[in-house]
Amino acid sequence: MNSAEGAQRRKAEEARDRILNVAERLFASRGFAGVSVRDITAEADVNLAAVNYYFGSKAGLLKAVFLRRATALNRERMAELQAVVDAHPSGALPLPAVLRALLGPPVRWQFDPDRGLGVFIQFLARCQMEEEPELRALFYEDVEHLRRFIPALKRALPEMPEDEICWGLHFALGAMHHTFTHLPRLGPISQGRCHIGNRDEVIERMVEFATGGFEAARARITASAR
Amino acid sequence: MNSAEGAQRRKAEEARDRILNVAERLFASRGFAGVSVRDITAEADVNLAAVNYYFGSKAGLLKAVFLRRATALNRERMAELQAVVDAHPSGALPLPAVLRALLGPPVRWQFDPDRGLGVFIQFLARCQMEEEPELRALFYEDVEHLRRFIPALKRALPEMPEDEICWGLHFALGAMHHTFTHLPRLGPISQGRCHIGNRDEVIERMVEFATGGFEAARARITASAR
DNA sequence: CGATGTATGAAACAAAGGTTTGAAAATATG
DNA sequence: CATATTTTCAAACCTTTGTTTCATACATCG
Repeated sequence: MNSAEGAQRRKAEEARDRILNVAERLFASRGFAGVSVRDITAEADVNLAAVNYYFGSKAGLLKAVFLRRATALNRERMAELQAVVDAHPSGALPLPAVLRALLGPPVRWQFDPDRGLGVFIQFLARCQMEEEPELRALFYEDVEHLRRFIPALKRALPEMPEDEICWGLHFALGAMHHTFTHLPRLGPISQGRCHIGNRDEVIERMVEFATGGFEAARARITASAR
Repeated sequence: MNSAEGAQRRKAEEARDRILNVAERLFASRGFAGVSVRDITAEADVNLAAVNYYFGSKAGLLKAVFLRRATALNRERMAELQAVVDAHPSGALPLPAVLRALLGPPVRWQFDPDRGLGVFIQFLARCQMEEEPELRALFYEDVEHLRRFIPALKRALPEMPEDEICWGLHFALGAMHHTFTHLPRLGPISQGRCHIGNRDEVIERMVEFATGGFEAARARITASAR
């Protein structure tokens, strides 16, 4: 089994990956309960039993779809955040740079040319609403990494209490997720009025909006403190 | 049939409303596909056939849940927006007031003491992701009313192109919806660090964040125009 | 009261759901 | 090549699903 994993292993991974890719896409657009195992196996062109064979159950497949990419996204965010911290060993961090580390990686994934990572981002937005208990547990663990942004934001906004920072973080993530869930059909509101532009334009637009939101809170706080 | 609609009609409406209330709550937390007609009829304490009797089908029930309150929410938003316009017949509109008309009503509903309206707001957040075609159609119609905010925002931010205003509107709505979907379990990120406070505090927080976001874009535009 | 239209009830239906099974096929190992 | 292991397949199983049916109870009205 050690030498030349061979065509067996390779072909298996092909089937496994086909299932994961299809499931990711279908879960993203219809939710967990809205997709049947038969939907998945039909589109992935594998036997009905394959899902249970590889992942134990439909819920196991959901977890696998999540785990396949979640850590990679976290790592990317964290690396970018660390780069900001390293570039400013002392003193205040530049707020836009911190927010870019938060919002940039998901947007870049969303705009991934071969759409593989982009689907995952929309899958993530769906996961936030799913009730499947095991997935919720994974999600909570995963969301832990976002808390590392709080100390960084504190260094960017020294005057602001943690309380306020959490709200801002919340709003910023909301603006981002909402954009992703509506990007495909952007937009019901704007009816084409809303020029999407390229990847980096979107990132900068989001960073700008979030920065402005934080700065407004900062202004209120410093004003009332004086 | 005209005089004294009587106990028959009254009792019928009781059953109908019980179904609507339970369905609203269950759809809000588990989504359309995640709830069975039996789940609903059991909790509403009515016969299984009642859903088809009153609403034709499960999908019909979904539509009914939506329609029951959607127009009322729109009216509230529109009335508040109109009040802002009336108070400033000419010249620039105050941006925070416009955003308060957008964000205030949903937040007030969310904090509705008897939770009836609050559930609907979370139901709405769910609806954005549902694929049920008839509901999508209703949703698009309904979302039309939000476009009336665009001219108002233009009057609040005369320098900004419509393009930019749509993005801001998008981000603001996202921050709001995200907050609602996470309010119950607020927060996985903040772990209790995030003080919710009362209704009006939340509104002001959101309005402040959104205002800041818009102002940041305005600042960029006026700077580059000069 | 008798007739009519409405609401509820229990049961049944067919379709679709997730999962299991056991044999066949394919691949790796010695 | 022979054996062991992994992967595929078709079929079946049992549960749950949305919907329908038809009989019964009920209130309303002539």
